[in-house]
Amino acid sequence: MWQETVTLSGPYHFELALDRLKLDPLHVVDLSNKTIKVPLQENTNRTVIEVKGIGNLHKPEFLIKGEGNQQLLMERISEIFGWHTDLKKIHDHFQNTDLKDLFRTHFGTPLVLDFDPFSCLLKCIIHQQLNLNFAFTLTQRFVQTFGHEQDGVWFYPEPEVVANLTVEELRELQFSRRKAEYVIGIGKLIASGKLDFHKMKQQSDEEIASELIEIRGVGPWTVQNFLMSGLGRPNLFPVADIGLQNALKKYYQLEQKPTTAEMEQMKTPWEPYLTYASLYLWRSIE
DNA sequence: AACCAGGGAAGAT
DNA sequence: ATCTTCCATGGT
Repeated sequence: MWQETVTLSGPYHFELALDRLKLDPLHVVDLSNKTIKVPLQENTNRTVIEVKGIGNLHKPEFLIKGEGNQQLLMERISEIFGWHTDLKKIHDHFQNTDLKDLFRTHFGTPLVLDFDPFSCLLKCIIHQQLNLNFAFTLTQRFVQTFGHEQDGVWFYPEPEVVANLTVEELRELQFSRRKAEYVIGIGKLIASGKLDFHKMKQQSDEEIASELIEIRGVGPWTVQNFLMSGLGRPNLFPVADIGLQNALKKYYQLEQKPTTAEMEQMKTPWEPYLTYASLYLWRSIE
């Protein structure tokens, strides 16, 4: 068992990050202790890392405890929590835009990634076209049926397990036939090595998108969400997302939800940090 | 009861 | 290439 502390230059609002993470019933978050347990998985090697906030917005500090390859795991934790991102610079960028007030309200909220790319992709598929409550319920049911529990945290099933599921097994959990087929197909794709997340680190958003969009069940919305929540890319804005449409309608007090063309127009001043615009807009209706 | 939901595939122009 | 319809679930 090792532990270490990390100190960042602010802002970084860990409580707001935990607040959002808590939306997912699979996340083990303790708000009063400012703690989250992070399940990390590499092949069949599973480990749980505990991250505890011991600083504040302007002087962020964390205590991290875990077991295993400390350097490798710390690198991954840092990536997941966006500790390398300059949130002040991003905030300042939006002070010259319409979203000025939105960014003040959510000042210092980081983008926290899904704990691994495969889980992220599965979660995206499961969440398609479902209201958030049921989407989380369905995901939880899936993970607790086919995944593994360790130290009080649930791990998503490995690709090999997903690849060998049947449509009927998933239908029992209230998956639609389509959704079941998509999920199993992606399991097979990863298990067979035809899709490899590791190489994506060196690829551009466009290169990754053109490969992912070929997958059955993966459309533009899923690609954009994966690039954001799976890989932490900073400049994505899923115009097809109902949540974003509703958030914009509310923020600008529109009569109707904006069209995709209108959203394309709105977003230009927010580049190259569209992901943070998306994130804070989602936060505004959560 | 009818319509909506953090979409996408398949079919029809 | 773009537009329309169908898919299937729970929630309101």
